[in-house]
Amino acid sequence: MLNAIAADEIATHEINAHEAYNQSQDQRLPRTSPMQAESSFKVACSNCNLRELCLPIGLSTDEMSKLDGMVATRKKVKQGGHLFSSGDPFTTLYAIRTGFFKTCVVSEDGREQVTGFQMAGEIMGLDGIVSDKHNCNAIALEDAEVCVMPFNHVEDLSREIPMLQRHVHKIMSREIVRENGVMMLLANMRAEERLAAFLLNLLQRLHARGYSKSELILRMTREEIGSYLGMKLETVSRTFSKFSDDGIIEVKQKNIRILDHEKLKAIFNASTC
Amino acid sequence: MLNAIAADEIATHEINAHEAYNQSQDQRLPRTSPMQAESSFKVACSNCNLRELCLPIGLSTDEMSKLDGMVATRKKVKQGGHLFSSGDPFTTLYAIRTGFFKTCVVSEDGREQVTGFQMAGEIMGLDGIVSDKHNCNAIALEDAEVCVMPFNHVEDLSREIPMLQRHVHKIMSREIVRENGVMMLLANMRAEERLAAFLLNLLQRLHARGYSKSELILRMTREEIGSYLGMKLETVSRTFSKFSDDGIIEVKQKNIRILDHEKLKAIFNASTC
DNA sequence: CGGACTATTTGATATGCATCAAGAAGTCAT
DNA sequence: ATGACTTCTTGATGCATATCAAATAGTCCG
Repeated sequence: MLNAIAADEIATHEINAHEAYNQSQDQRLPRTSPMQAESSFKVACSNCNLRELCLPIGLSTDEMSKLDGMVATRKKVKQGGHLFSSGDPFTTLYAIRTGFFKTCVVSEDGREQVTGFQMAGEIMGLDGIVSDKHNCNAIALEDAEVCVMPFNHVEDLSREIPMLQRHVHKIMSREIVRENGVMMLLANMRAEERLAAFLLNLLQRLHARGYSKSELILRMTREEIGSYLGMKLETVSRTFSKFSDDGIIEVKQKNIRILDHEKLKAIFNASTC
Repeated sequence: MLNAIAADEIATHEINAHEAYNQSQDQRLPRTSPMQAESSFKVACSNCNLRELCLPIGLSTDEMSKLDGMVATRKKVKQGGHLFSSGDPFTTLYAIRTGFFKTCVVSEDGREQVTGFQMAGEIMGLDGIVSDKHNCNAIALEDAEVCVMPFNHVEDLSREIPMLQRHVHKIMSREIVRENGVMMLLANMRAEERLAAFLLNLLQRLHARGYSKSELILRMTREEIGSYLGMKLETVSRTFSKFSDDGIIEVKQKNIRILDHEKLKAIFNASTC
């Protein structure tokens, strides 16, 4: 059940979506295809290299070409920029093409709670449907580009393409199940378990996008990790140090290398200590 | 933003849904309409007294009669019984007609996390869509009756009735936003704030169903409240006692009377102390 | 009605993490 | 490159809540 946290049921594990997470930096990470100069040609869903992760999953080529019309435009967001903010009118969903986001809610008294981190192929904006306005902030943690999908279009097409309808439902359901897992994490786990769960989840999702299982670059600060995991940045830092001392990971600032994947899993599973 | 916890945007506040929460016990609570011997006549969506809270919201009478066919059967669940369990194949959604449920996930090592409490008019089972099997347990906290809505039918009808499609989307989005609020609560709030938020949320939802704003009966144990709020049952008990000492509420076992609604709200909002 | 159970309350003590603090490392802009 | 800033690390201390324990109240069932 708790796998809900670390597993993000995505079937395909070897796809070309490399520019998604890292745009230029980490050449160290495996890169199995040459980087293309994107935006140099019109990118449609039907030839997007994220199509197996994103909305077009499981559609016929015919249906997919209909989908191309759904993406009204694409939009770039600079690092630190808001894709949308709490209170903004909701009209569209966004699919991440490149870059990395956080979503967060803010209480009246200013406490910020990071509710998730999103990477290429993931859909943002679902929070806005219920009240026709957004209920969280979506902030780019690195320069990013998203596909803008007017929700009206999504709904119209969903009525025509049952497969798409089902997929939209699955995406929303997945988000509900993910949040269930986070609730478990926040309510029941100790700092080490939380951080282990967090790392395993990121690794799993990055792996589904073609990245190494043993290395990752954190796009967020210790404070943002802490907010997501319900702990203070100092505790995040200390826990990283502890994992490092125990030979489980190697920490160089935002670069994390996994030395002992099994031990990490053991910590995640272990209340048995 | 945090209102997401205490507010459950339901427009109508005065409807006849009294048998929903209390079946026979608490005659003390206001009851503005005589109780009818239910099941004595065929109950359809079109004459269900929950129709303003449940799936038919905003539909024309024509559309609503289509909806009637969507509810395949109704199903009774005894107190303590499982409506569905984690791992069960997912085929249908459920709308609660009467009674009160909890949903919970269980980790491998047996830790249980209550992920929500559901009352009349609310929809259960959305967690199952993503993987075609349920990802949590749904357990009746009192004898209950639900409408069984095969998800295929829901999807079929959603394609015919845009208003229904939109409503299904809103229900899922509302659940996502609710869980965002719970994450904020678990990660950032102290015990008193959590319990205040919890009580205010229950009161708000019960009020939308025609109940008093100043009295409620807890259908769950201290332990279940604690699980939901990420605290131990002893802490729940102590916090109730503290609220009682402070003259904010009156606690008689599962019966709670709100003496100072404003103070409760102040605690909920207050990090300012 | 009485016995066995479960749920709740309350007290005493322990502990994991927060908080406060200060320095180190890294990043950015001019 | 240099100074200002942000981010991160590490240590010392305190506190909110967990844990352990025991008594009380309530509930179920033969």
